[in-house]
Amino acid sequence: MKVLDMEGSAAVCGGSDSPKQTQKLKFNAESSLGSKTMLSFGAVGGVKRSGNMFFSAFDQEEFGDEYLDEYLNQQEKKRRLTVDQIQFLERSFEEDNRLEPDRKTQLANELGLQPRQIAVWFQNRRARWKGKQLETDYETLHENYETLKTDYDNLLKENDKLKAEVLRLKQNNLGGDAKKANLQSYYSKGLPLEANARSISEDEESKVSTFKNEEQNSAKSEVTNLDSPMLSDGVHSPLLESGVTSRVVDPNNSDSLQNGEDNLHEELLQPDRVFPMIDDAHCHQLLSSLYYGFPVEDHAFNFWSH
DNA sequence: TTGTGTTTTATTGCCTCC
DNA sequence: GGAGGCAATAAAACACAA
Repeated sequence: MKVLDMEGSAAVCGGSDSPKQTQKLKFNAESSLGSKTMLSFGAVGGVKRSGNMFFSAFDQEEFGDEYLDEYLNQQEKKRRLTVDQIQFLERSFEEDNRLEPDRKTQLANELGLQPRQIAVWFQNRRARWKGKQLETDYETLHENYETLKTDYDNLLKENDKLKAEVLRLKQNNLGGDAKKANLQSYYSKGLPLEANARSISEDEESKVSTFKNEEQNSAKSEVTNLDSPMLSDGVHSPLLESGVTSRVVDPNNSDSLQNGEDNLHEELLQPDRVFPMIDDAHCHQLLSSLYYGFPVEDHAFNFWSH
């Protein structure tokens, strides 16, 4: 059964009794011809529907009644909008993708379409826009995820490298007397390492330099702070306080690290420089702070204690 | 020409808001 | 309860390879 809704568009009714469907079953006096109302679509507003086979055919007088009857009896076909109509609707959609009743009527008049067709077009257009939006949102999120994953993987690699280094140092008896004595010697006297001992790597040296540099600065400004971690000689140690590891691996601090190292080298060359002595326990603390940023007592695996 | 996949137009049913 | 929006879906129109 073919029926017309209030706006004149045809619909095939399956017998639904929903409120909306009930409304669509209301006929006016002119709608009893069904598809004939459709014929009036092209005349609304006087817009020529070029490219529309239906209307271009029936615009011509020479078509006889048999064609009209055939047309009126056939079920309505969908007709695509013209390029001009679509462009017009697209521009309107860009201005506002919502359709106020007045705007709908105006567009319908200008394009020679039924208001219902305008509403349907906007509805479908919003659906397409939403799908596209979901696509772009997904791509953005995916890119962010990939960036974060790369960062995370790099951190894992860095972490593995540090763990391997710790293991290697442990295997080389870093916690043993030779290494500790070596480090203590380096720290307290500023002497070069023994040739038969494993050389302190540049990285380790840099950490020691950072520590030394910060120690020097802190000693000047915070020597009265009794709550801060202290070395045995009473010199404040920001290294033990805040954890040097994060600063050491932070690329943003590379300049300060380099400066610290240069300062230490200059300082070590001073003939009258007096270095504090550290005992065995503080040597442990120093080593643990270099690699973990907190005292050795807090480590999950305290390999120096074995 | 035809089969098939995609796009567009339109309908249906449900929901929310006033 | 009516109006309008949305998701799901139908079906016609279209594109295109074989």
